[in-house]
Amino acid sequence: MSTDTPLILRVAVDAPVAGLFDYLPPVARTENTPAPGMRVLVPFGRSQRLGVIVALATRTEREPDRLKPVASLLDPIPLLGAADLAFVLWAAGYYHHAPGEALFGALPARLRRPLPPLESGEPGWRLTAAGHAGTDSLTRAPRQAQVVRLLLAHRSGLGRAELRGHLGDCRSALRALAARGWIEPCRIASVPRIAGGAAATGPELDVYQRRAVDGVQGAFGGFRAFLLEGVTGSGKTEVYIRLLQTLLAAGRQALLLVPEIGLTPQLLQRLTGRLEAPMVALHSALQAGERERAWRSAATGEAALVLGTRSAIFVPLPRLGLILVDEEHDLSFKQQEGFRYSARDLAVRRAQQARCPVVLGSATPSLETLHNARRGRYAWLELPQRAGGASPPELLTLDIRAQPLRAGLSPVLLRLMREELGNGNQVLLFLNRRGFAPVLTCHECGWVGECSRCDARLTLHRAANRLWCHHCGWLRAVPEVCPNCGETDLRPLGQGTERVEAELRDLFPDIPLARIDRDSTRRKGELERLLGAARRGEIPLLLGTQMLAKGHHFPGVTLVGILELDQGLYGADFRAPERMAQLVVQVAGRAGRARRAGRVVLQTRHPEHPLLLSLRRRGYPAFAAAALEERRQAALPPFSHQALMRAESRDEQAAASFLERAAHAATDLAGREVTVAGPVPAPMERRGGRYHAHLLAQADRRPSLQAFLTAWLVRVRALKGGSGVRWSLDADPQEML
DNA sequence: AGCACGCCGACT
DNA sequence: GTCGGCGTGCTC
Repeated sequence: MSTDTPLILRVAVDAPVAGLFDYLPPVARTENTPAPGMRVLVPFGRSQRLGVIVALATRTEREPDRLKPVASLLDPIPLLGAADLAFVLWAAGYYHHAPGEALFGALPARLRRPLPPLESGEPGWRLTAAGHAGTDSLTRAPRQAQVVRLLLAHRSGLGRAELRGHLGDCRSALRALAARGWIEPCRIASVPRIAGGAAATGPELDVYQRRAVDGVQGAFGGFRAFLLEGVTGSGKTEVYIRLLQTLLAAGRQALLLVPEIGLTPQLLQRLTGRLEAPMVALHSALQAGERERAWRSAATGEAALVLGTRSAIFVPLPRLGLILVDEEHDLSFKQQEGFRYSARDLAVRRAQQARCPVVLGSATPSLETLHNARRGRYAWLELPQRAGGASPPELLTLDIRAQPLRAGLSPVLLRLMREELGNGNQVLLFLNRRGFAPVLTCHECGWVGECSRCDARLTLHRAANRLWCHHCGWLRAVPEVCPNCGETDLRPLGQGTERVEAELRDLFPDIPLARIDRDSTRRKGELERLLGAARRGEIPLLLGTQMLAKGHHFPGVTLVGILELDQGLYGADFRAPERMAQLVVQVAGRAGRARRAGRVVLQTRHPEHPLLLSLRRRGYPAFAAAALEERRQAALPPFSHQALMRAESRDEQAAASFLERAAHAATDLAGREVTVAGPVPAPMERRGGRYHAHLLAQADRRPSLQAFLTAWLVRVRALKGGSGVRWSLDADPQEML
């Protein structure tokens, strides 16, 4: 046998370094044998670091006597299976991120520290043999007797929360019983079994839903990617539920990714009502312990359905049989710092590795996904009907050129609002800018309030009496007089939600109004309270930012106004129109379900913009077709592939000159297939006192871009003289900031 | 990321 | 003469 071959452990160390490190097994013989997927503590430089064993080997590139042994083995059994490891490492390679950081980023935070894994299950209590015998002698301790009676009915024990649920706070009784030796701590299986059963009958599927369900089910057991394009209210969730019912019944696991769990309590409720399977939710609001337990129950296969946000794409799932990505166009699937992965794109790759179907669902699919569907790489499933045959909302553009505006509201919009409010309907206004006004200026000398650390204007927040930089968080009191000339005529220019709110209260003094933005919902529970009241129709007039655009349905809303559409038409980012269209359609979906058809009013100074015209007249699919054609002609994604190298420095020149040298290092590597453009200053060059610059690499084919990046980064890492420069690479960037 | 090594300027 | 600035390189 090969027992005397020296065993080498290939370890991904939790440090921002490319590549793996080789170690010898721990010197002290342990009861557990090192295996891939286990965490280890290793000597690294002059200190110790955590690592994950990625592979076992018998050979090393280094001289074997220069290898150090692992300091200790932290896990008795692997945390990650071979497939999970392979997937995370693939992602680290694709996004050119340090493998150790990618792996530790995929683990629940508690396991990023050198702690032993939590025992599975939540802590609870059960009766001991002595406890079973002594039940009658507790007449003088009624609380203890209650506990004993309850535990008698639950032989396998009860969790803390359940005990509290039945008996209230009974900790002193528990302590007393434990002291008597009648009860002992134990672990309770942490995943609630959800009894669906009788309630599991859902609405009948229409012909499109049926086709979608059949299509995906037909692909169970093998890889296939699907775009599920369903207009708002067409019943995508019902399709998900049917698929999950079949898949979970077959004993497989499923992963459902959503943009933000906080926004989907209804989804959670519907799933628990209809699925008879253990389910866990994974999101940032969980406590560290809860999170680790939820993660573990997925990894052990105990949880059949995992509902999670972006990072849940890395959760180990040994029996994975289906991945669903809801609202696949949503930007929050892309991590915007550090390990810049796209959970949506990785979902497709993971499904491929796990040989299972993946469904990307949206009413407004991203152009990337749509392109894949159009060229047949993804099967295209459409749900064109609204449930109950409700008609889609009507889109109207309002030309606001030369219109007298009151806080950004045109006379026509105000007239329409009066009509709807007069008829007892709800109105929703949307303005993606919080605060009172984006600019404060001196009418005498032209002074403008600017951030000292960013190339940005300070936003006036009048209620707080502050000038606030929305980019770096800098705050200052509003000056009484102009800091430049000393005059007192300081005037706010433009409007944010705070100003529109004030104007609306003036115009509609008798109508209850709610402003919903980050400032007005800072208090915990406030957002839920306002949204609940809005949904029940208690607040006729609603005004809000982006927050209001996602995941909420307001059945009583018959008029939606988008106050400033134009930022989306001529933004610096080539994806601005796509975002604008998605926003319009999503916001429109908030209005007029079932009986009442809704109207959506778009205030614009460019009513004849061709993309806007196609969106208005022929809907999102026509818009997307036109936008894709523009992208094709400009050779922009998805017709090409990009990687963005960002650099930033305190020094005004350092970032750009570093990128200059990075670009130079690319010259003989790029070849004919890859073009490198830049460096150019980032859209807002100075942010938080640092200067930002970009270098953009682009290629028609993904493999040639990848090959280039791999070779290029070796050289860029070797560049010196970049002191004080922080740089990073973003493969498939979504935002050019 | 840390951490030490090294090579230049102003000080008990 | 040395203390310490941070630019540079390395970590199995």
